[in-house]
Amino acid sequence: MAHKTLQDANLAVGYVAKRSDVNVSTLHFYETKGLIRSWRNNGNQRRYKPDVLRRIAVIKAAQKMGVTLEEIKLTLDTLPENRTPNKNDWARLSTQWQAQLDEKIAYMQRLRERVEGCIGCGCLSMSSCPLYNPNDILGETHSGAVLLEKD
Amino acid sequence: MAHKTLQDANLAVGYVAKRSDVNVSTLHFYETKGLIRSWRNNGNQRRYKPDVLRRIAVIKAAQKMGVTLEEIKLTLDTLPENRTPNKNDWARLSTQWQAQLDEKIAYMQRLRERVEGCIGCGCLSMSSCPLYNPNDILGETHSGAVLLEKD
DNA sequence: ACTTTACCTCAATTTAGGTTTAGGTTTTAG
DNA sequence: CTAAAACCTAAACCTAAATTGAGGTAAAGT
Repeated sequence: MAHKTLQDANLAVGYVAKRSDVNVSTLHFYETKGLIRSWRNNGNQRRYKPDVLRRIAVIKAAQKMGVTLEEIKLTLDTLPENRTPNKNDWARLSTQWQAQLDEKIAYMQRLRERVEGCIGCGCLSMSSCPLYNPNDILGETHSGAVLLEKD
Repeated sequence: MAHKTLQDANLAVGYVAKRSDVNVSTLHFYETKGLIRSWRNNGNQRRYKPDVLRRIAVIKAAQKMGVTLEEIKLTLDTLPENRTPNKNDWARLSTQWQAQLDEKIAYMQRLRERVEGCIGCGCLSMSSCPLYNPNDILGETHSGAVLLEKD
């Protein structure tokens, strides 16, 4: 078999990389960012607990939702240190990011409406086109909703 | 008045920057990327046609929809060169990006469902959790929809 | 035993989308 | 006429999220 270190609660970096479908260098990188943790064996090689796999899966899922690594770290830092995270721990994270995702979807839908309006207006009048006014695109003045970007 | 070069079809870079709410350096940058164009006066200073304002507005709107500058350039390149773009020209661009936005919204909504499912499953079973399997997050196998990211 | 394969560190490079800095020229206002 | 404001170019720098490379060590397969 390709890798002997299986479920022994003692995973090598190459194994984790293959199982998670990320590069070894990415695991190093995540470690420097404090997103995952490892210990070293006698020969200074990284070893991981199996739950690192779920951590990485969660990191990747959050990234697809548009969450930055920095935010992901903040949230992961709320997981208990003394025990392996359980069902409720992970569920809490999901709920949090789902809220962010909902905001993002809502933002996109508002944007879509704007664009729709703009197709109608034909962008002929600079003063009336909803896409024209640089400060009116996200509509601080129009919808009271939370902004995802501040540009 | 602050700027004399007004609507003379002959706009200075600072005027355009102020009206568009972007930095002068950004206009230089956009020009190197082929997103906008200018000619030079006697003293080698940039001059713009007024429709650059709409171009920039459109660029910024597209960026908010998540379109990259590279894609934006491709689309802007389909505008006619010989005349000032008209209502239909701009409407075509809006329609195109609106479709992309729709895809993006749909993708996010699929993702949201996944996360919802994951709250239910509690992420306890590595083999059954929809967020766990690294290759199953976007669901090539699950939904036949177009993927927005290929990671 | 030996030779791949896997691993290590540290630094540099990449991409996107700009911003900043430095040093010099042009335009405008008074 | 002079000084300030605006403009010019080229290159360096910035952040995020990695990837790549160089040079060296450890572990595994035969």
